[in-house]
Amino acid sequence: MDKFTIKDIAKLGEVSTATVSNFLNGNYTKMSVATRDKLAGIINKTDYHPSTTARNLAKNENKTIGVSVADITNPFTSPVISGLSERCEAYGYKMIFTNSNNDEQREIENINRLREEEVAGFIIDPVNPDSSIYNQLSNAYTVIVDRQARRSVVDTVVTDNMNSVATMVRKMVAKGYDDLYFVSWPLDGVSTRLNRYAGFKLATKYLNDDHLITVPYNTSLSQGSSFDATLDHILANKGDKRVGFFAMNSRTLLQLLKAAQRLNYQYAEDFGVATYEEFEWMQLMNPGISCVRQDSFAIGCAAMDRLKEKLTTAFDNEPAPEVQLIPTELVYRDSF
Amino acid sequence: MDKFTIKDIAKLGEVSTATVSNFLNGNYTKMSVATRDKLAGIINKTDYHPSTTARNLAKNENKTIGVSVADITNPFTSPVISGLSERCEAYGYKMIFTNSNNDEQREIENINRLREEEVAGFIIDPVNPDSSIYNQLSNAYTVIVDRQARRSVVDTVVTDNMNSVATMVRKMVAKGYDDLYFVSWPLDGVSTRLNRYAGFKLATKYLNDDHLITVPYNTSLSQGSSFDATLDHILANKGDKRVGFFAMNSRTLLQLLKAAQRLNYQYAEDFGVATYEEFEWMQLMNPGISCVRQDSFAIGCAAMDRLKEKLTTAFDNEPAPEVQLIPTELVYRDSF
DNA sequence: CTGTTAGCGCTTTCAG
DNA sequence: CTGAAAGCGCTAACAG
Repeated sequence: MDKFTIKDIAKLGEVSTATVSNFLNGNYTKMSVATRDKLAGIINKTDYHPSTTARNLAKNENKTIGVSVADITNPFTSPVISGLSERCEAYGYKMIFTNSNNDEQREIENINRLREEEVAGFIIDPVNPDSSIYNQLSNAYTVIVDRQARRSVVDTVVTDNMNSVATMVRKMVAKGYDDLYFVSWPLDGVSTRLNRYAGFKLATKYLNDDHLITVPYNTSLSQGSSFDATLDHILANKGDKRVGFFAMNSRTLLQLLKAAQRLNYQYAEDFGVATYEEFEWMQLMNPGISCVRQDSFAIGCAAMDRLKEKLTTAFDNEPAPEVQLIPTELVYRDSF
Repeated sequence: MDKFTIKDIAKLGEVSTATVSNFLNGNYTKMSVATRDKLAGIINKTDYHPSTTARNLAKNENKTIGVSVADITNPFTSPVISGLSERCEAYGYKMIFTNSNNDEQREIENINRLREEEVAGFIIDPVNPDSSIYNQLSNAYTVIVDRQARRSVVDTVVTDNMNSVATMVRKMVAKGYDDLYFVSWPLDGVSTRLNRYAGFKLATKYLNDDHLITVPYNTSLSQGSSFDATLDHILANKGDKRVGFFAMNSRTLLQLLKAAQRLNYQYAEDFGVATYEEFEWMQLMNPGISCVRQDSFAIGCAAMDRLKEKLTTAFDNEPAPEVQLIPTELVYRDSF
């Protein structure tokens, strides 16, 4: 690679480095068009590129933002990154990327590395949004995506879990489903689950948790499981009621559908169903599954927009954290 | 953020900046254990972090690699990035990330931006591996992943497309399938498609392209499409022949399966099928779909390994490009 | 309009 | 074992 510095091209142009610097920064008013053209020519010829490192040091600024994602493998993550990178580019920021692989410790290391890098801001898809590490990050230059802390300490952008579910479930109610159940992993204080369930209760107006069915996280159920039993119980005794299920995400939907298959119930006929999240394979199902389609790309965009906004305003003191809700798209098919 | 510099902590420690620097770089032999401990204490207390920017400038090195991916949205990409980031971390590199969104022009801009950033090396998942932009990048510090140029100019790591497909299709042949078809997006000179198809021809020994079925890229087919027509034609007139399809990737598989569904053909009974790529949902299909499981994570790892290797060896002149094939895993289920 | 010069925060000889 | 000082490549007053 060329080892041209600003000095070299100053020498070639027979001007001072200051003039070259001005040229590089577009301060054309400070030089004759003659030297301006000359410089332009030289720089073109030599394929000279100023060192961003030196520039950053001199200006004491760093147009890069650090991003830490909980799990790059999660299909939710890619579109978020896509949105981020689009906006980064638009705003002239580079993004340095780290993956925590769902490991809190690693996330902490990543964040620290990013701090040493002196990034201008942070975008974080947190492993655990309630972790105390986020307290060390000022809300003046960080935003969190996807998961929401119980008590947010920094700006957060998430999908509108509650209202999406409420809308979908209301649709079920309107269609005459009068015995509805929310199928979920244990709530465990996880914001996404809690908010989706809140939407369910909002729509159904159930006052207690009798209609919450919990399936274990990350274990595959089989015949005779207690889940199968409750499912069978509900469906066998439904009488005139129309029963419907809302699955909190695609994995719980899968559990539900497989159990129903084992018990020989058919959806749309024996029960209605809808789910959060959409995946390719749902298109293959017949009838099609109604679902809540999350706009992860928009989350990425919104997060970066917010960050950019914060980065370009001078705060007297740290702004109060806000949470921004990104709307979803409801896809109605024939599963209820 | 703290505005501590090396001077501040030198002052606090009543030593020179040189000593602090030595401490920071682990040159403990150059100081008494007394000052060493003192410094350790101070740095801990003050939460001082040296500026990477200044350090990079002073040492004239930059432990970051630039990555440009063709399309972050492609499910293939995430595991690659995962592998990259894992290895980057292990080797002490940061990675600055750019997405080209399948746009050649944008890719060029991204690469140029990365050059200005003075990254130590490049990992590129190219939009078009035959683009001339890659000629500007020395093979001494770049490696390409996923797509292979007709005539590679830099090291490339790809999955072993041809042999994987050949092996899978041979298995179909061995099972008695004697009328096989390759379902693909238009080949369009794309190396992955060409190589997979080459594997198919290798196994089937077909000499012409009569058994290549092309589906349009990124458009969803419906009843009455010409694809439906050819499919129906093949299946309706198969007579005693056993027909099998190999789908070039999961999206074409989906097209195939959906069309078959529309036409009321069942796989494993009316035809056999296998595919490149594996996704979660394939495990739930009944019967299970035989597939070629690509190890994208390994690609990421291998790419970074190779880059690191190059970055730490001094070349007299640019090394000759090599292509590294990452083996796949064949998963046999009951779809043929 | 152009040049001089003092930094930015750290590294690295070279003396002591 | 420790410090002084000269850079790394660029920017930004400030003079001229």
